[in-house]
Amino acid sequence: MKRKVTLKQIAKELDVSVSTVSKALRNSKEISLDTRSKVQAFAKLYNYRPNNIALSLKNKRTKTIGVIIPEIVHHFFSKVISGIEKEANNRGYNVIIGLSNESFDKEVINIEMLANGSIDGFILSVAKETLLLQDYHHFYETINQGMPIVMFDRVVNEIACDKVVVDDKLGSKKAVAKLIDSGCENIALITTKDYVNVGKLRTQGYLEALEEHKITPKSSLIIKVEENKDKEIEIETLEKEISALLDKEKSIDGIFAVNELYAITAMKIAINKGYKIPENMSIVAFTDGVLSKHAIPSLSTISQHAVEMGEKSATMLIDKLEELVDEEKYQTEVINTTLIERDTTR
Amino acid sequence: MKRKVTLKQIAKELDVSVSTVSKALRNSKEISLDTRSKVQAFAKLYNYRPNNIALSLKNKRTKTIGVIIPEIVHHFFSKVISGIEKEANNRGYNVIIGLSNESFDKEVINIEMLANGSIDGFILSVAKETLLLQDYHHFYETINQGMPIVMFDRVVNEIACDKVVVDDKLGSKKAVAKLIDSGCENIALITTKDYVNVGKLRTQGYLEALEEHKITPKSSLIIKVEENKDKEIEIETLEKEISALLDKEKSIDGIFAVNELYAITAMKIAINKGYKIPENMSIVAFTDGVLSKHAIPSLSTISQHAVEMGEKSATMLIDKLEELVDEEKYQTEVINTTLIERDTTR
DNA sequence: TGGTACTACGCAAACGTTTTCGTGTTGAAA
DNA sequence: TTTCAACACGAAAACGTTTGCGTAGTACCA
Repeated sequence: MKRKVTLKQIAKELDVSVSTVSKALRNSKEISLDTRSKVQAFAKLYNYRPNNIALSLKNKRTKTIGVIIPEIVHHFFSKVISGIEKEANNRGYNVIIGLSNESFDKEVINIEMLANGSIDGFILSVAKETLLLQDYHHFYETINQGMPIVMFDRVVNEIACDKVVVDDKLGSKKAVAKLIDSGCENIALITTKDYVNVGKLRTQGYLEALEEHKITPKSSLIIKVEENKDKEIEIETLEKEISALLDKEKSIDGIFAVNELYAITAMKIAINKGYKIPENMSIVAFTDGVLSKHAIPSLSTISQHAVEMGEKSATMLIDKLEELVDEEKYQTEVINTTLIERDTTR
Repeated sequence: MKRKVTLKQIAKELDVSVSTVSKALRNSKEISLDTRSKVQAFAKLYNYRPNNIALSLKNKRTKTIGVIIPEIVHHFFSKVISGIEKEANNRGYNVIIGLSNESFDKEVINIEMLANGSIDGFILSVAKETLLLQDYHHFYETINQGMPIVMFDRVVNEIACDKVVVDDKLGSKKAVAKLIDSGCENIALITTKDYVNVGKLRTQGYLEALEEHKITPKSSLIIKVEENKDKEIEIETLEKEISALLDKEKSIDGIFAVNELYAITAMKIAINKGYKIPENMSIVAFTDGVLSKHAIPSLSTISQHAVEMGEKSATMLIDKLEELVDEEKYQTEVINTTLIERDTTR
């Protein structure tokens, strides 16, 4: 087992100094052609590669991006990561991942672990618990130390940093408009409690779409789901609520859900109750993922272009790191949404 | 914007030497109580944190694990990652991610990028292209340089390293046995071409299960899917094959598919053709994911315990890194599979 | 007063690089 | 023979730590 070879070892072997070796490898004309080729041949033979850690220490930059997301077993987030990774790799950066599991403490710990020199900047999506507690000291500290942050999807407006978001309101309007245009008159909404920012915005979009089409919203058609760490329980509760809603409000002919799972759950219940989809019940979900695509019938959705979000986030961060862009100027990039029409709409 | 504070700055500020500061912070009794508390107070005030990179260079260990997987937008792999991350974080390690996108070249590049000091060891699942080319030089080089590797799921048998695999054959046997026990007599198999190792093993399990139950396998009931970078095309082709199969072999009353997507595709077609599931057509898939859980009807599957695979992989790697285990001894851990009975089986 | 023994600190090396600056050798010009 | 430039290389600092060892200063004892 031959350990990694260093400049020093090469120097000793060839009986020259470390600096000569370094210069020779970088093809400095300060070194004679003779020595240069000798060193380069030797280095190639022993498969010399400069030690990244030493370079990082010297250059005060690691060429590594820290990404902190609430969870990875989630189609949206893994898509974003693949976008980040793609762009980062193209520009010679590595990606190091931390998971907060929606927990404030884990988010703080992860940030602290990475902020001590391991990375050059963060891309992150804020944990729900953090949003609830509204404690953002770890973000402020990080930024204060001169480490740039790009927030995506779940952002904190009051923090001065670059952001990449989806136009939740407009996306929802598109979805609801589609339902109305295809003839739905009583559209139910399945959303989350208001403290989840995206839930709130999507609800607003729903309301605005109705108003623009001269339909007065009825709060009796809206279900606000209480999120639960245990998704099983959350969904079970939701099932009961949907079932009750459909029993009570017989006129419902359309459902807009703020995520795939809620939509699928609703669809399952509607089918059980004998509704024909999309003939007398249309469904659209926010967030496009595998579930929607492969559901039977396949679900019409609002796609958030997650990969693009990731790419854009990485671009913004790296541009800032490489000072291609004004350090003090923060931008908020809005990613477009697209309506993907599948089999749950007419 | 206050930059990160270093030992040197603290030393200068308090008019002592760097070593004194370092020792004081580590509470060495070599330093007077007086100085110690002074230094510690100052460090706390300025929120001093040792620079990870400097520590890595000095200690020759980064406390970071490199993970290379074929793709991240994949339920199985993201589950494994969450397992790795959990165990790694518990033991004070970070996780850095590389995606090969099933490409040999990207796999090599990723490994080379990370192997130069950035990480202490690898956890990886081999890209399909690499398996096809059978070019494993990058793995050998890495191991030769003294960097441990743990392979999971898609492993290369001939390489001497730790491995974590699923018992594909046994899992498949369980699935097929379930179908037979519930009364199926003509069970179709949807699998991949044989060069994908897991496809091959799962096919073997299917065959063995049939034989053990005195059923002679019929090759006319087996579809071997040619994988395609473009999943859309792959699935479209598959749809035609399944449709043709069901038209030709009317006696089929059970389907075993080597992954969720194949199973869902088959189910969709069967439903369209008027089969009642599970009354006159049962389906089981290998690999448990969101699709199976939320399909309508929900799909019975063989769960691979992906999180456990990740945890186990991380445990094995870290044990080796921390020399809790013999460096030269390589183990292969086999993770159990479980049959999850849902609504596509009787 | 001289010797001993702590105490409390500083120096310097080391990890692997890159880069600036200094220096010895050569050859040619004066 | 002297002078000077060009050439080819080495020494050392720097990045931020940790740690073994050396050493002032003090106190105590004989």
